[in-house]
Amino acid sequence: MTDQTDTTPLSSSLLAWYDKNGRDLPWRVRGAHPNPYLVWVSEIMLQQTTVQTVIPYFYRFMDKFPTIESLANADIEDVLLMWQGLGYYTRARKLYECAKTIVADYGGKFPETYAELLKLPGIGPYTAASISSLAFDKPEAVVDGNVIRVIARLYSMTEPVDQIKQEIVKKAQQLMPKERAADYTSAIMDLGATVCTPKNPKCKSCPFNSDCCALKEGTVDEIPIIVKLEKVKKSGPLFWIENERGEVFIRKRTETGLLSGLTEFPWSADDVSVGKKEPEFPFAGGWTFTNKSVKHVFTHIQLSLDIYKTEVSGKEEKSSDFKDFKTKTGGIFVSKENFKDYPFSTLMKKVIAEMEKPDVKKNKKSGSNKKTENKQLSDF
DNA sequence: TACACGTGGAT
DNA sequence: TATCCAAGTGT
Repeated sequence: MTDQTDTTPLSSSLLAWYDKNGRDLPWRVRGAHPNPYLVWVSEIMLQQTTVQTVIPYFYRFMDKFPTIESLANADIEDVLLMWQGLGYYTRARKLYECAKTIVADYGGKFPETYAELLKLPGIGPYTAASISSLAFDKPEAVVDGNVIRVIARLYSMTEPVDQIKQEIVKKAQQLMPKERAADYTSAIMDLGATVCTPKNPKCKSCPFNSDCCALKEGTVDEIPIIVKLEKVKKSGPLFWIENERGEVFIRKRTETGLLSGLTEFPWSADDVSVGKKEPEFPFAGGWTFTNKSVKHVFTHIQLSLDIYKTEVSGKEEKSSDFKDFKTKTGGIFVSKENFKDYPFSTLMKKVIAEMEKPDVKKNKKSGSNKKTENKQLSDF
């Protein structure tokens, strides 16, 4: 961490570029004193998430939880409600844990050093460095996707990123100047986000263009090398269960794993390579296929769910078959009007939207009906 | 060390 | 339409 130099020609040209081209964002106004709470919340939201997506969530979150104390004293359910649709829900859980820790163990004041920040829930090497530099102006170099791209190109590093991460971290720290750490951190990320972009980088307006090895060698478009994982395809049934009052059966997912802690309708899915199976209904009843299905793509799974529906009569609701199911899955019936009180994933929002549509007795794959509808609408 | 973990926008 | 990929962390 003592590797950084006084201002180098590279870092001063980057700072000069930032003074002219840097962006003001809701959590970081240039020239204003940073608020560590805003910096922290924004950094967590921005993990693997675009600025454009984060901005409306950030405003809503700050409206609801304006201080770290208000967050620490909240219910986790309300935190998840604010996070619904943002993805990577473990972030919300860790954010909440972290707020409680900071209020309880640090008197509500953020620690300022990389080492202390790194101990906190949900704060890894990137976020520890970003809070330390952005909020407290300490010369800790951040290494995120932007910085990896800028540095890998600057030094024409052609090995897969996973293998050269440590080398990149070292070079990032060497570039970090002792002065203006917060501005420098903002600058290198803004550069990656707006100039040294993955596709169609604007090398002509880059402050590093006379030093960039990849530009000299014509390899900018091939760097960095990122090895990606294959998505597994899964499919299965989703069970839409209504009672006599038109309430729908929902349940809460476990605290870990996929969509942890969110609300869902019961569903299951298997790897399609095993072959498509007939659905195993969770209890006996008048199940019908709705002719509806939802598709959703996660980071690592390509999912398709067929929606099956049944209505449980008051008598059936009291049957041991249904009671066993209810005990096993741990859910309740709620009215559709009350869905807003539960955190649903985007996947489940798709299911709700699909079930709100009028029934269509057609083969979805034909697509011809949709075109007809559009035509009729535009004709009016 | 790999892999799990969401989502929406750009191309 | 398919693929990429965005201010990563936890295990």
